[in-house]
Amino acid sequence: MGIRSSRDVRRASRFEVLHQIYALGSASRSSLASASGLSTPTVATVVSELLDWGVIGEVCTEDSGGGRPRARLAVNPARGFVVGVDVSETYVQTDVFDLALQPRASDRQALDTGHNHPGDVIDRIERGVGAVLGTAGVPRADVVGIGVSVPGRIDRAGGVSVFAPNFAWRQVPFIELLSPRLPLPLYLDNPLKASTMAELWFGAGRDARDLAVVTLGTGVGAGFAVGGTLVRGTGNAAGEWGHSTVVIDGRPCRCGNRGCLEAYVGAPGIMRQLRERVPGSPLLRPDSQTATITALAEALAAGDPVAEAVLRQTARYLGVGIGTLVNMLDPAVVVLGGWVTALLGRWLVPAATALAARHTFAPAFHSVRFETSALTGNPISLGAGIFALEGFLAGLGVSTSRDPARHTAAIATTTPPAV
Amino acid sequence: MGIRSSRDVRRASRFEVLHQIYALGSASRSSLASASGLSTPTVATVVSELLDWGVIGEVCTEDSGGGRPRARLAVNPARGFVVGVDVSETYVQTDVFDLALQPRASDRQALDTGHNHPGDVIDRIERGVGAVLGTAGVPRADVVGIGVSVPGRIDRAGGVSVFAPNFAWRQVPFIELLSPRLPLPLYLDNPLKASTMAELWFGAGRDARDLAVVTLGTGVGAGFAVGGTLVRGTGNAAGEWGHSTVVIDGRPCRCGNRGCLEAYVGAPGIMRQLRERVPGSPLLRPDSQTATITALAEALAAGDPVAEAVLRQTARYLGVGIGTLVNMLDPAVVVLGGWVTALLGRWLVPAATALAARHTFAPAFHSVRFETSALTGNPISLGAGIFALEGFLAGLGVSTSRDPARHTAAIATTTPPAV
DNA sequence: AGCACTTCGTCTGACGGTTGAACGATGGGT
DNA sequence: ACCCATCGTTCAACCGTCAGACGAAGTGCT
Repeated sequence: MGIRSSRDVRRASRFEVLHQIYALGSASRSSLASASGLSTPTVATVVSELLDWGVIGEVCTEDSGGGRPRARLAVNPARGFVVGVDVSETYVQTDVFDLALQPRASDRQALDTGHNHPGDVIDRIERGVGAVLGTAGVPRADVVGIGVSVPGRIDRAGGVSVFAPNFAWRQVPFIELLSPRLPLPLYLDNPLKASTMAELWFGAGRDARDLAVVTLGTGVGAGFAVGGTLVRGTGNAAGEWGHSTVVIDGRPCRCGNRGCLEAYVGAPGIMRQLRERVPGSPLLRPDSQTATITALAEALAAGDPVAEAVLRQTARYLGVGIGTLVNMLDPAVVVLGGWVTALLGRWLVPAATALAARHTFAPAFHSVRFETSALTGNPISLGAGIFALEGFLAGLGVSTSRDPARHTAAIATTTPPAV
Repeated sequence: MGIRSSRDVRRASRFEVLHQIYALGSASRSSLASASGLSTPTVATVVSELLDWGVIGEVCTEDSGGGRPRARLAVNPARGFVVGVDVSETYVQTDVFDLALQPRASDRQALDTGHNHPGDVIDRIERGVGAVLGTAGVPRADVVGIGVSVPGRIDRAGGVSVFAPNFAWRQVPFIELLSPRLPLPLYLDNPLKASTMAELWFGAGRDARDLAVVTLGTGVGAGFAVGGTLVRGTGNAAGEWGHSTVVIDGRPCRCGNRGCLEAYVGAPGIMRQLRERVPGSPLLRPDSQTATITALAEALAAGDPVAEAVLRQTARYLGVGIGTLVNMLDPAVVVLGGWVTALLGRWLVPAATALAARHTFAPAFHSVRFETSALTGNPISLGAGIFALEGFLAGLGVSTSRDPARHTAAIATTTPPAV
């Protein structure tokens, strides 16, 4: 059980108030009270705590129509900075955000297939962090934490990449390797969890508590929230929706199995569909997934029948996968994101969701809403930054708590702060 | 947010302590403290509350090896009774349980396809309740609640069967119809939720917090628990795993779609596999699913090759479905139950779980455990009884709570207690 | 200016909870 | 008779939320 003493009540209230401030951008005390369901005295207490810590500030007062003016509260961006790192198969993207999670600087370093040993990745992260801090003019001491997203299964407590099939990593003690190079609080998780977190804080999660976040890119996966909480599963492996079977004895997937959804609707799967249909198609750029999918999008815009056939086929498989997801979890919203969605979503999302109706138990389907992710920027590095932010916020309450470690939302593997 | 005041803390503590008593059967105060993680004074307070209400009692004292003897606490069975009703497609089973959820009497009334209008079902429930109370000698005034499980999607708050494809029901105000006939607190939900609840209280849920409960019968479905809490979804429609697509453009399913898992591994689906393989098979009893599946089990025991082929095929599809489920939620345990599992589980469970490995992302698969349900009796009527029990327990705390309705675990639609 | 009114925010006391530490209860062993 | 182990209770310290009273800070009207 999670609730233990009145301290947990305060923790929940504090989180709720702060979450509302992030979701709303800025708010007065009384609007926070009504949004969070807490009483005004409670909100006032929590707010004064947060003000004391410098996490939020009163930015202005505004007219209230004949009464005492409202004081608008907002996150104090200068209080500190978080870094979010998205390690993908082809690049390492690093972003630095202020405490209000507004991006301050971004860096992207290429990662080719020949250079994806843990050491290569760590080099790029170190360089990326150096670059963004330099560009943004953020002193290292002001960084309150770094979140890193690495594909595959992650052991968060140990900071270990248990299994990353695309890098052929097994049991890589990632944080242990990174920690000496970046002596700051570090948080490790995977892109599915990160992008779900981003939607939960700034996207569809602002009004829905049960949601599914589908990511379509080179890899395919999903993240789930139930009751506003990220579903992790026993081994933090929940969300491997992309490796559910859509065709029995179908195409081989790089995970080692056959017929996985990812093998059909991931970028390489879409390329393969194109290749099988028109082997020498001019849309095909064998050396670049992005270029091919971009070409496909252009062809769709021009009404090319081959592109339309490929899209229909992709939508067909995606519809099956989405149907399964909706059947099982009955979310309020399904958010579609990822770079393939960004390029093809205009055609793919309506087609796939329409077809999903044929694969969903009717009553569940009618209550679900489909959305294309409205987040700007990279949701994965943002989500990774949110992990760091959560760790920082959890750490703030520590001083008053008897056993803080037991309650921290994110588990930090930190090096001692002083040398 | 769920946590609001210190009352919620007490509610959680009370629930935790009581849940432990149910799971352990009986326990001393100090063992409850260590099992629940609460301090001994807190446990003592909660226990004395429960003793005051008569919900539990001190059953005996036992030697503690040279110290003050332990007082063993157990649920007081005579405090009241709950009724659980399982409305299936072919019968209405009614059980009465004492407060310790031990069965006292059971009744089963046939329900044939010609008589499944709401009125027919309600007649049988009324008769069933009368029968079990009579057999067990339980006066109606001692019944603290009745839980009813009806297949399909349920609106719990309204007590409405929103959609039950097998009965062709739509928007049937079930509780409203039942309430005048059985003026007691009534709780409505579906069999997937009920059997998951039963596992959560008395089965695999006693040690695992994240679990999936698969039910194989005429219909096929699953229930999920995340962090010890039943996943309901936005419209209480989570768990329709049986209607996820395993074969694109496959067999028609009675839900109206094609290629649903249920169409392959539900009893009618298994029968169809047998029929397609050997049209005039002696194992086939066209008029009875149960008889056919029983015959299949006997043939498997005898090493019949046709039966083995049918089983392999069924296991194949089931493996796909289980793989999807494990991929998405990464549960600690997958429990398989339902009457088809009871008859064929000995062969089907090992075969399907072995095949599931081919449809699961490797790291998730290795941490999951598969179990055949170890519950005795009908888990659905038991689960329905648990809904009633939860409602009763939630109601006990009412007198001290400002706004009890907001917090009740199950939502009761009751008629006024007095005439 | 004075006053009524409106709205935002704070203060206070009542109430409900958990918990460590001291203590009482209850047995066995010597 | 005395010590010791173990179970359970009492008590005071501490930490929460919240309703209601009250203070603060404006507008609009006279």
